[in-house]
Amino acid sequence: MTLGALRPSSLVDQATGRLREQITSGEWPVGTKLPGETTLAKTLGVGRSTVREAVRALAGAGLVQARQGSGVFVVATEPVEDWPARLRRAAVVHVYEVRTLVEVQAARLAAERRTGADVAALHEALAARRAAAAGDDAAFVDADIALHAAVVAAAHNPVLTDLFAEFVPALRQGLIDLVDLLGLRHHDGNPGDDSHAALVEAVEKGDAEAACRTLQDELDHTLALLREAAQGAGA
Amino acid sequence: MTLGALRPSSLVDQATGRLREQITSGEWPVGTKLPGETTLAKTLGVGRSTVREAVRALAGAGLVQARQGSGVFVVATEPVEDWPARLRRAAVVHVYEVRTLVEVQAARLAAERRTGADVAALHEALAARRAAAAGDDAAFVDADIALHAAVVAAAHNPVLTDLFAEFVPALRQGLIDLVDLLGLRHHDGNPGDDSHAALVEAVEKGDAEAACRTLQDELDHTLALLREAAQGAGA
DNA sequence: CCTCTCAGGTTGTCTGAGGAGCTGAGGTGT
DNA sequence: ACACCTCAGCTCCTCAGACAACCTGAGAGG
Repeated sequence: MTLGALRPSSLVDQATGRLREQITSGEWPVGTKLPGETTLAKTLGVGRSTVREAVRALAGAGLVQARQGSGVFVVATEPVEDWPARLRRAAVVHVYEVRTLVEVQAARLAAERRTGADVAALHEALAARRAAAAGDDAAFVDADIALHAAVVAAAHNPVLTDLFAEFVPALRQGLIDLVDLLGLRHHDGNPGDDSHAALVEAVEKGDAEAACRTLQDELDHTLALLREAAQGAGA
Repeated sequence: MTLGALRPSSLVDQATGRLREQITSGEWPVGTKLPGETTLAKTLGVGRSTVREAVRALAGAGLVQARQGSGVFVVATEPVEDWPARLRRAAVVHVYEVRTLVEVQAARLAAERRTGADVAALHEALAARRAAAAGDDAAFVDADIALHAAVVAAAHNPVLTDLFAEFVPALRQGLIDLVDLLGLRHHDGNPGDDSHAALVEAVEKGDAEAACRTLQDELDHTLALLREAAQGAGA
């Protein structure tokens, strides 16, 4: 009395499984053109619509992509890559290094492309960061990240924006730990305010080089602190 | 000349988008029972099979789950962080811009940190790229990407390496389309060989500035070609 | 009160038809 | 010899209709 496992699953699910297996096993590497609908229907022993729905399911999972008139092609062999988990596992220094690298160039684009709305958002974020300087560490870090996110957004590249968003959780935790560990805020209630103001100004004036340099200096400084902290923790 | 992602097309894709929006926007929280297929077909103005395929696509992405006899239910409101799919949807120009930005800085780090093994791998990849210049477009693009991946690997930052790997599929398709579209290889069997050789040499000598500059120039050139292609496709 | 039956609604599957788009072969003109 | 055009054949896309399998809830019967 298996109570439910009698029917393996719907035909569509079975077909999806068969196709997925062909892909993940490496039988059909990336770039492979799948057999046509009618052919698949015959070989799998199901109707055409069933095959179509199975293919749609794989397309939804990001494994294949259909091109009208050409065929269905394999575009990936793994369902999903878990970036958040990977970033969580990675060393903070490595994450921060990549973040620096991405964001400095984003600042350059931002200086070249910022609109009036972007400038307004930047000033608002800068004011918010100053206001949050009086709050707790987490709030201050959030406001800081929001300002940096506004800079990235001003670059007007959705891929870049998404990429930065991906880094935010890991960044947030790392920065909170850092601020807490070094007790930065004890010596200076609003660390980096000058450089952040300079950054906003550079973006506003469209001075790409200054924006780059200012941000690079600031992030390098933080990166150095992170390395020290890592050293200290290791020793 | 599909060239990536400027097609709104496909009724199924549109329907999928409409439904996905309802879910991700919070309009239909987890547990919601979707309207019946016939109802959805009427309200969306499409056939029932189209609705079914759209639902299958969402099921493949893990957003909904269909139960025969009962209905279709929302089981998640976020499509799982799916970078590959996001990159596939994004405009090629945006993807390539971010790639440029990341890789140029990676080249700088590579020049500062490369080991003997890295240099050997670079020379090997360069030779492979030359060998592949005689092959078909896909093989040449693969060899080209492998060389660039070797440069990124020499930066010795795992996050950076993973990030670049994430871009490879989207990059590969975009470059194949570009090479095919412009018929680059017809005029020059091995385009960019000089600059690639210069890049490898700069990394080998530890000249970060030269590595940066060389790579930036090359990628800017390709990016300009992509923009032209996009213009041509748009007009 | 519990159980059984059944009607209505839902998803699952198949088939046939026509439309739209891509690809490669073959012909045509220069 | 080369470039261009045409077109047949293939592919996916969409629809409509039909029937099967299944779940749910209301109502009859015990």
